[in-house]
Amino acid sequence: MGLRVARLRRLVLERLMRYYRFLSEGRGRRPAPTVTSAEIADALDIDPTQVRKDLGAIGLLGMGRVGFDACEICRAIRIVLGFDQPYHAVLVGAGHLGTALMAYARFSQYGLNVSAAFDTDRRKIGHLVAGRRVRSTRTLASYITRHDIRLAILTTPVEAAQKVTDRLVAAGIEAIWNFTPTRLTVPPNVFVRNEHISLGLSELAYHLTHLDVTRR
Amino acid sequence: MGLRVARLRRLVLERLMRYYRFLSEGRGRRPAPTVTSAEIADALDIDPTQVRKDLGAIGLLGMGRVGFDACEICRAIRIVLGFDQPYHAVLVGAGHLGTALMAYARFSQYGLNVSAAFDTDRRKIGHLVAGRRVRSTRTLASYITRHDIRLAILTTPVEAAQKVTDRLVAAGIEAIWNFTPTRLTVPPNVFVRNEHISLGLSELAYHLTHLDVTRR
DNA sequence: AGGCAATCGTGATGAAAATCGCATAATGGG
DNA sequence: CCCATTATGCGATTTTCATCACGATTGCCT
Repeated sequence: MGLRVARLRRLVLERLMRYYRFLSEGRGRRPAPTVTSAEIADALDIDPTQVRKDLGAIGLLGMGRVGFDACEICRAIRIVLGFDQPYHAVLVGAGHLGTALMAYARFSQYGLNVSAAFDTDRRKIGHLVAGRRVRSTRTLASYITRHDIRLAILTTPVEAAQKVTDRLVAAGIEAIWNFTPTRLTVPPNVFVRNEHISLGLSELAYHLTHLDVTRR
Repeated sequence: MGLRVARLRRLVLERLMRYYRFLSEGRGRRPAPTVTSAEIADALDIDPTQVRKDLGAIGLLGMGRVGFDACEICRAIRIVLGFDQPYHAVLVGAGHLGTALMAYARFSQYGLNVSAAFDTDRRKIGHLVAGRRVRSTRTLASYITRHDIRLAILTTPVEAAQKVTDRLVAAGIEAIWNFTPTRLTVPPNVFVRNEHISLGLSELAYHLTHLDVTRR
């Protein structure tokens, strides 16, 4: 109950995700039903205070010198992040990255069901990719409306990204998980989460070229 | 010349990368050799002041009412981020994601050359993946030392991540691009960049479950 | 039972990042 | 040649995020 959720910020949500993963899989056979903020913090390289603040933000209270009930944390996070209210998604762009994402079965643990894949490549259409039949993007709009699809995973080439996005929006999509290195323009009622992988290269290249041997 | 580089922070580096991509590919046939901070800002959805600060941080000066020299920006960013000093990398874990990354040819534009792939799966070893022969991870250490490999791209399953990391570190790797949802423990002289894709799910799921219709 | 040690909750502090406001400089038109 | 316009540069401010410090609470040990 309770569980006030006052507009959680992105970083908080991401940390909650990490706490959840740690508690549900991460720690080895540690049968303790209770966990301290310090234990989580150590494992995840976060400040213990931060952990307490985050858990407090979703209404969880720890106990005196015992810590938090691990199950209760998991349950609360599942509720807050909505893992127990599964939603359907389509994936557009059945290339290597798209295949990788569909093959990552664990997404269903977090409520995400990828129910179909779409592509424009005739050689792929009709074939199976990661166990799902690839459909033509021409059928995209009707599929979305028919199957109550709320999220689209965008793994097309850059050139096609905005065009596909426009069609997704027109079909009434609610959110887009964008893996293309593009800023998509969408109406304000569509939520976009960008996953710009190649941004990581900037940091890596910078370190490799400048901080050669002299890292602090 | 000049180009003082005083410990640029991660967010600055990532924005520089975005500026670079926008200037080198992004804007359509706009022959203007000069670009204003507002133009960049609009295209990338960033505050114009932020753009000027970032460019100033790498020693670039704009001109009065003209803006910045686009070529000069690109050149400066290439120098700062080290795109012109190529370095070699290996990829460990030739699964779907690994294949996707190797197939993404554009990395070489940013100085990154993936020169070999490794895996433990006997069925993959010896075969070609994205044009590169997959080798046994047993040969990993010797390959790294022999070929002056500085970066490792980690796309193994979670279970193998830390074990592989230890071997990479022992072989003298300088940086790791970690795509596994794990916090790697490494000595302080090894740089790790985490690319935790599934963290995006937290934000997406949260929005889909809570902000159903009522997005501001 | 009573003190000790561990853990929490939270207000205060500090650091980092983003944004604002305005003086300044350069360009182009009249 | 001068002025209005449009950019920049940068100090000041605000906002966000992380950390610290400390009182309060709870279980454990003797």
